[in-house]
Amino acid sequence: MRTTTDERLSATLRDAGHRVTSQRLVLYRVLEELGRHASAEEIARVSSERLPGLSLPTVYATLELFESLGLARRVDAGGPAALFDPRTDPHAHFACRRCGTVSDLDAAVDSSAAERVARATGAEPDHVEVLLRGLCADCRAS
Amino acid sequence: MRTTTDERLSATLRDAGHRVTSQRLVLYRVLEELGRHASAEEIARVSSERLPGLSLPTVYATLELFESLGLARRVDAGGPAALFDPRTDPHAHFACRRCGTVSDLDAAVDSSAAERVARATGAEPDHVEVLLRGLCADCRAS
DNA sequence: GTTTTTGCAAATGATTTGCATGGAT
DNA sequence: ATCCATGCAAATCATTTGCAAAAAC
Repeated sequence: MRTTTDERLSATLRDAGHRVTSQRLVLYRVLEELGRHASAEEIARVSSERLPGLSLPTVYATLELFESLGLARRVDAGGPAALFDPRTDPHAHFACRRCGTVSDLDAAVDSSAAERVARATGAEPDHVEVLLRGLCADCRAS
Repeated sequence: MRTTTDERLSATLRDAGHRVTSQRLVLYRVLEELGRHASAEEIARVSSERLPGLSLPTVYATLELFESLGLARRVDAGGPAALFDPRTDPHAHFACRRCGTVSDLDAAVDSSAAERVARATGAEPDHVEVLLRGLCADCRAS
């Protein structure tokens, strides 16, 4: 539902005092349609087809904005480029040491003990990132 | 025990078919003495005092070697520079969104479900990295 | 009209690479 | 003597920054 998606983003932006721009709408649509983590460069490439002239700095600024609004997560999976994930529900990632591929792991991870320890130091954690590393099926075969 | 540390590294290197060099010995000592995660640049700075002329490319190559030998862990905590951690026992990290400080969290995290899901795909995970993000005590105050 | 956002170009900064020399085996 | 490891310089590449023009409010 393209319209609904646009409206949801518009409302979120306005509520936070930000402006609604075509760049933000397109980037949010692309992120949602991808449905999976992608690098800024990949997101920019797809989005540029719909909005020629879109620049990388804008993509980075917008994705950072989305993260601050809770609309996306930035995931550092060890590769050179960071990934941006439209899934905001807690889930783990698996990154292959050999080929670098990153995949979702739909499994619960109990980090409550770690959160408790963090809070005991006076910190306020708002997010948990769980990353498993190793060899993926394809790389194990070769 | 400096001698013991050196011998442990020497044995590990030889077993894996690598050579024992003064750079590797110094870097391993520094890493152990620090006892906490540090950036390559920081490790290089400290190590250079003991081994003038030590180059950054060597530091990176050596830390990567240590990781492949299971002597250190590379941790991507979101900041621009990766961290290298001499602690190889499982533990979580907390990274402050504001100031970027990374601290250890000594708490157990049960990731067995995620590991099981990963193995079900044919992958072979060998490591789990748990990163909590939020505001540290100092940054919450200001 | 005013303020935010964008695009461009350039800067930054971590990490890697190519290659000749030095060092470990 | 052989081959691996190092240092240097330069390349690479993701990400950020400064600033003038364009767009949203």
